[in-house]
Amino acid sequence: MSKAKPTIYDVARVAGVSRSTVSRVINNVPGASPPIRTRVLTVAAELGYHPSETARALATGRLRTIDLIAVTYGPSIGWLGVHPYYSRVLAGVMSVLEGADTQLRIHALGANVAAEKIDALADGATAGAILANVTPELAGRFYRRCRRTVSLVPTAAAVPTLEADNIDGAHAAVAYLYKLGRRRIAAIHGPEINTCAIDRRVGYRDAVRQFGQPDISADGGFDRQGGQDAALELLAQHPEIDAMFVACDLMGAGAVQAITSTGRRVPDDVSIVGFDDSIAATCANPPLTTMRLPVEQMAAEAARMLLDEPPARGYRKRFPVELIPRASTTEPAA
Amino acid sequence: MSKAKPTIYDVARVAGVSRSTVSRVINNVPGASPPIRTRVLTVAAELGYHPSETARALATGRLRTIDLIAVTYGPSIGWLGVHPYYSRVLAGVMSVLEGADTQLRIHALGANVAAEKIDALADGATAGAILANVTPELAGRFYRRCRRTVSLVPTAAAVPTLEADNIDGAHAAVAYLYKLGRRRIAAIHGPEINTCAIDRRVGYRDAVRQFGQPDISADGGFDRQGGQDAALELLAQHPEIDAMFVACDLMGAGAVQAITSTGRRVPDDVSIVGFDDSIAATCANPPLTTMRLPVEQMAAEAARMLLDEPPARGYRKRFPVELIPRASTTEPAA
DNA sequence: TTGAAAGCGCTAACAA
DNA sequence: TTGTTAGCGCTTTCAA
Repeated sequence: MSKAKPTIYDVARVAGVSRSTVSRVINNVPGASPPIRTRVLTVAAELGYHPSETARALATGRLRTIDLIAVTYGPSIGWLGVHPYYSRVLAGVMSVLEGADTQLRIHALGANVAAEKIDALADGATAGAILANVTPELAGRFYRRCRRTVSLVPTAAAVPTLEADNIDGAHAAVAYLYKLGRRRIAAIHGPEINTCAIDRRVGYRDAVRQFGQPDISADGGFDRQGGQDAALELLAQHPEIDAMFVACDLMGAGAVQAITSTGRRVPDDVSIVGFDDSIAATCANPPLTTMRLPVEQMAAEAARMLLDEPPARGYRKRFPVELIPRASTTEPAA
Repeated sequence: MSKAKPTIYDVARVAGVSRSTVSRVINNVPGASPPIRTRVLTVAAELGYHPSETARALATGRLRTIDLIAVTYGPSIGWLGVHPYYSRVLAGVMSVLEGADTQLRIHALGANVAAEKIDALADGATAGAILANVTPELAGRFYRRCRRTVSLVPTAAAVPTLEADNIDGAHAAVAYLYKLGRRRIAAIHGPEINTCAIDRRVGYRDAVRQFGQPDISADGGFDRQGGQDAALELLAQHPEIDAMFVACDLMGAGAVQAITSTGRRVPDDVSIVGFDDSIAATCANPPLTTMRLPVEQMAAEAARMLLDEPPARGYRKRFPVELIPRASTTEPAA
């Protein structure tokens, strides 16, 4: 029994044809008679032949690979394992790649090494790259070396971007709480380094200003513990709070815990609206009303763009954010 | 300005040396004088040269890539985006690959197409494959074509496996509830197709039998909604229940919601122990006491094994499962 | 220490 | 319709 994996040459020899013919059959391109075609296919199956992606890539020049790049701010890449956002991006991308002969490579860069590695990644990209969570500066730098790039968060002007309407979403969340009769609407924000967090902050501020209500803000760092801590602090300093806008569901889940732990009830005493519609929203108790970010759709569309045409410089598409009412807010008066 | 990416040939020409020399310098192998070395390095930097992974892989025969394979049972690969388990596997693998010149490819196979695709994946694997959630049958088939394989769930005898001690963990969870004074300990189990779920079921049954208590079981399908539905049904049919063992935290979060929605209190009326220690456990309210699965560690070790030595046939390593007490159980009497 | 030359497995002109 | 012949960009003997 031969150890080595069969090559196209083996198939050609056994089938008694040339390698080009085998190649034509395997790639399903015209220029091979049906009888030959079936014979080659049979031999290939018998030998257990599978074309080498590597050789194919080298010969054609195009390696069908999409790179998904996430920069993890904070201590470690543990974030990747914790934040539901990445799983959703992954699921969206994979749904498109299923069937396409394209593979997905994942790169999680610690913030400290991101700058030095980003260039090599940009040069190594083939089908293209999806920037899941990269700062504008790094994204711009990446884009300079690799045109086939799509960012999933607001970023540098040149970089093609699919972005959720974070400002509008945050505004809508506050407006919803206001419509429900809430007047002391506090907010827990994400880190300043995150462009989504920045936009949601803007949306919140615009809204409370518009409604003539006070800006009561705290920082939660986009994780559950941060949300819990921030909520406790807010409640201690502003006991009159009757609603919270929380810039991501993970923090929202923490905020719910904080609120109920002080003896207040959700939604009666304090209503909450989160952001993302991640798994954290449905696992919270009561489950969170939230602004749904169509992450899977966005990621899928990004992947599709890369497979087809590289997006134009400065391309922008904005995805609407949808209110998903759940038990953390009272039903609006009918 | 030249559009094409510079090749090793360009560097050689500009530096006035042969391609072999450039190769030696780039790969840092002996056989190049310091002066030449620095010159080549300088030129390479100026040209922005990065070696082609593809060409290198073809020449050396080894492509440094680890394949992570998940079969998603159920309707779609949406599971991947929802279940926190996968993110943790990913984080564990990535932590090892950071630094190693190895890349990670992800494959999510729908259960319907898994059988036909698994062979091609096995043949295409290079550094090796990690089977995140593959049935014993498919895993065995995979292993026959690719020795460099590690499964993260209990599986066919031949396939090298890193497995959590699910049976012991489930037993310990029930024992803990029993020690806390609980006597009517119900269980919500995962799908029969999942070997982890099977083991946890066994552990639960052994434990209740050992304590002389009734087996009160329901199926929850490993998702939140399933956990919620199962819990409601259990409470309706067995109002005397004073504790629940829930085979994953996602279902546990749903169970907490179900229990509190019937007016019962957690942990006073019904105590809960989950499984996994996933993000769902900390987002639940109250947060779940759970049996922690060291998923990241297991995934990291799997990756490390593949990078070093392919594990021996039938290799087994068992990881202990640790109780993490949180607010969904009462504190044990001091 | 350096260079020349032969591949790695495949694709894609070009001939036949 | 089929085969012949160059490469793709790199590594790696083998000579010099």
